[in-house]
Amino acid sequence: MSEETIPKRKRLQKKPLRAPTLNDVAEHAGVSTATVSRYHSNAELVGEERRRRVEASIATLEYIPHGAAQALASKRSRTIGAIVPTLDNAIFARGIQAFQQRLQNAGYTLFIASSNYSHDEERTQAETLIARGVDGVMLIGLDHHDQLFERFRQKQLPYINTWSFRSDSDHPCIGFNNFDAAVRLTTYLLDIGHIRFGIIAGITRNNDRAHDRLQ
DNA sequence: ACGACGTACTCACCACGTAT
DNA sequence: ATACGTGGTGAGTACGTCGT
Repeated sequence: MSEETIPKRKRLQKKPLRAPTLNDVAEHAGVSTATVSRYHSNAELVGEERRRRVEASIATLEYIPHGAAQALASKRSRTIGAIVPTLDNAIFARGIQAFQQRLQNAGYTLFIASSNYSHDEERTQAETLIARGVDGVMLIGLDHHDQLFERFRQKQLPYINTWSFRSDSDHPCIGFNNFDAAVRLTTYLLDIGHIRFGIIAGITRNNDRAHDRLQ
């Protein structure tokens, strides 16, 4: 029977060569799946003899843990979402780079999305990140739609506002006070004798950073 | 009592089989 | 054709067992 004449359902039943699983490693090493799992999360919890056997089996089978299965079982994806206003502004690049480095060191992967300075787009991107099962979300600035925060609360999803800081903010935030920074800058210019100012400001709609500096 | 280890269950989703 | 139930997927983990 040629490939074309095999009914579709039959063809789907043909199993492809699959990658080695945790079960294969356990079987090969002569230990339980729990022992292999423990070895992965904290090898010191496994006795030396079994640890060596697991190590050898992993090397022999060239086993790589299945990320989706890990997320399924642990209910943690070890991914963090970041929604930035735009990817077309280098100002966010260094921060994102540093953020991704810290996440990598902690064993997390970063998903980046862009809102184009739109609350609606930001909420859409947040829904996508939630659907992807991210373990937390980083936002830029303090100015976000209330329903976005409500959604995070519903999903019990940790989030943090960055780039801006207000001690009286209702939401966790880290950054600096743009208003105070602009006051200090202006005061300095006044102190050295300047009296007339022009300002080239960024987008202020849905952007508390630029708005506060302009104020 | 405690460390090492295994069993059984869990998760969300999909393919597939069966009943209507 | 559609709806529904079942089993399989891969790994984490709560809990129980065993040996020292």
